[in-house]
Amino acid sequence: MSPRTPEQFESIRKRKREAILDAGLNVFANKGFHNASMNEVAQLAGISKGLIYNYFKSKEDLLQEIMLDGVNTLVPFFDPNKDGVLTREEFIFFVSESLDAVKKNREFWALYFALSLQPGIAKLIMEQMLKYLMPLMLMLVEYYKNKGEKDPEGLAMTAGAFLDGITMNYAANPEMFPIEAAKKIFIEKFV
Amino acid sequence: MSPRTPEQFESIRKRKREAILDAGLNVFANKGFHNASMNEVAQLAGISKGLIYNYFKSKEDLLQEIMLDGVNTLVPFFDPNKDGVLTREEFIFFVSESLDAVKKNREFWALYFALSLQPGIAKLIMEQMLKYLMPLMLMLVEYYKNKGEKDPEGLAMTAGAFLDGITMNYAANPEMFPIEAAKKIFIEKFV
Amino acid sequence: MSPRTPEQFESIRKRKREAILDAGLNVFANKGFHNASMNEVAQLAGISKGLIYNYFKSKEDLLQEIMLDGVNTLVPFFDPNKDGVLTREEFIFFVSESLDAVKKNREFWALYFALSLQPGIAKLIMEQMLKYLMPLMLMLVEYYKNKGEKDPEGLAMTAGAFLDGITMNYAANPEMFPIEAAKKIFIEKFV
Amino acid sequence: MSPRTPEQFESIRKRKREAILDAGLNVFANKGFHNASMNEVAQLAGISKGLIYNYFKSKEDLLQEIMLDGVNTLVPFFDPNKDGVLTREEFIFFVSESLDAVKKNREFWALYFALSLQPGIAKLIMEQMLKYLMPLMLMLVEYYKNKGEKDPEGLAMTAGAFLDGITMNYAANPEMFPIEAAKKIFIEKFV
DNA sequence: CATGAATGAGATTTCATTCAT
DNA sequence: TATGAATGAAATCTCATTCAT
Repeated sequence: MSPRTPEQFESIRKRKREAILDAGLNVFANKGFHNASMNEVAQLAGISKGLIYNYFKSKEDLLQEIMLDGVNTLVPFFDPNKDGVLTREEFIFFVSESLDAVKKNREFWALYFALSLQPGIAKLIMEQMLKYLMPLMLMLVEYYKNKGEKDPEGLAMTAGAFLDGITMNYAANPEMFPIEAAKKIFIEKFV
Repeated sequence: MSPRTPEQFESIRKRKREAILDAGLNVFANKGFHNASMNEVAQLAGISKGLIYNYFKSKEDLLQEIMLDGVNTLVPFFDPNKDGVLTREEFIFFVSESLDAVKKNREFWALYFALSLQPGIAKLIMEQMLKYLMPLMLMLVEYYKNKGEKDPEGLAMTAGAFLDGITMNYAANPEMFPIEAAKKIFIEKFV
Repeated sequence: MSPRTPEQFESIRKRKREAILDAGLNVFANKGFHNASMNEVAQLAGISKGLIYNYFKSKEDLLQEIMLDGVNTLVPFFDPNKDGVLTREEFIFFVSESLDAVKKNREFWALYFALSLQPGIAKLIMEQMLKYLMPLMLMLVEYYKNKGEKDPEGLAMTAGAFLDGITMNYAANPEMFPIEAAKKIFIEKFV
Repeated sequence: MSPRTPEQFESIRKRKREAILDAGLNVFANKGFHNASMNEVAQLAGISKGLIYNYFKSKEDLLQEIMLDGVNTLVPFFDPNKDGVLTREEFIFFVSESLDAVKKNREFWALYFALSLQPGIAKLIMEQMLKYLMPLMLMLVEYYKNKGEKDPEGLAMTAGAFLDGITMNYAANPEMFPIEAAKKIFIEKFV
């Protein structure tokens, strides 16, 4: 065999890393971080236990990277057009797109909510999520303020809680929960 | 000396059982079931590890009993007046009371949502919760049907998701989340 | 109530002690000494765990006393008429009576053989059994020597092993094993 | 460095597995299954406690495999020439060989008899032993029937008990028990 | 004398992580 | 780079024994 080029190595590493991240997300989301074993992750990723430690420092590190990855895929929705103002259309777009994203990312959200209820495991990630969500929240407050609402802060946080509720219900029960209906209702009542 | 009377034993058992349940709820809710150790539960309850097993068959059994206890304190809200029909006043009463209850039961709800995202641990409890929630959901569907809503089922489930979102946000972050504002908004928009 | 006389106390103690010994034999024989718990013994004896320690120093002590008791019920067979010589009739009597005794003492023998295969637990008892069995064995050697057998020692030990085999098979399987047939055959071939 | 080849892994596993089985047989036979700890087994095998569970599911599983291994080494004696009929020579051969085997397998037999007196632990193995022994027993019944014996079943079971007695005595006391003499006597009187 | 709650030592088992190859 | 055998710490659970009443 001819020796592989550095680029090939790079590409192999990248693919394998991703396989581990995928497997980790799947296993952690469905069994719970502490209840899942690195063995299961390795088996699902189709590699050996030891190799995971070639790519990630520890189980916790793997979790952090999984979450980071998940958060990053959400960035586009978090930051529509940069002008700092949320129009009605942008709000609708954001809600629509981000709830669509939940469908493709069910496992990420199941893991996210589970972790958010048990601080201490992935505090860093939670704080990073907040960094993304806070500007959105502020824009939402502005949005409601402009609409003349009396308690724009309360309304904004409540709308956020509503979206959480929809997301969580769908993540926990994708076959049963009518996410499209929920989306429509949210837009009707909160946009 | 004469031995303790059966009443004394019973009283000891009852108090200690409750102490263990309390400690268990606290530890499981804040650290997560699998991440929490029986040692921690014992220490918080002020007893030895071994004694827990005098009161509960296993860690899972302790969890089941904690959840059962929590569910049982909710029964009054689940079943307002038995006539099978939800009036506007009853709906408001239910929402108001049950969100008030969350404040006194923050830990229970944190645990409940964490478990609901990882079935397989407390499946039985989840099914029992469903048994209570299902009639409520059906009454809610009737309620919306009577109001002439087009998609009463979707609306009912979405309202449920909203309440979940509020509860979960409060459970995860009691100092920050404006639960009273959220309550008012929910009633405004969904009752 | 009038206070009990010392004799009554004595009699109560004796009965209770016996109940514990019986329960212990039953539990130890059927579950194995190390696999049985003092709790089970107490429950079968109809008393509390703590009370056992009023009668016996420890679990091992209880075992020793159980075995001692069992051995003592066998004494009559071990020592027919004291003249140090075993006649044919005495031999037959001994075999017949001691195999009959097995029927009434199945549990003792099950325990005895189990322990004899794992020295270290009840070494003292085993040694005491030997003290009883050794003279018998010597008389048996004499018996065979008088009959003109070439290897009386080997024959005596082999006869002993045969009796052990019969006893053990019956103890392990009282419904299936034809102990009467075995008795007859033993007498035919070894007396 | 290149990783070990599958053959190397297999060889390691095979050797280590056998070491654990050996250590387990030794410890279980001499201390009793319930009295022996996995720690002792690990120490005798020269490995860590945890590693045993890489090779065996549980302590009970280890016992099952030990017994299975032991039973399998006996298969040759259980089934001399397949024609279903036991000749005098075959009988002698069987007795002679199987008692010789006891010498090499003392620990297995000690464990076997101890377990047979406490069913429930290794019921499966006991039943498997029966599967091997039953045909032998039936052939033995035929054998005695052909010799014109009046109670061939009783005689066969008694002969079996005799062999058990010899085996057990030797297993419990290999230095003292005259197994060769016993073998000769058995053949004399039961073949 | 009698109870059973309580302890604490030790057993089995799991699993993240390391390491020889 | 890749494997999986191996470790060791920690978790769950059991139980003989003690002790307050």
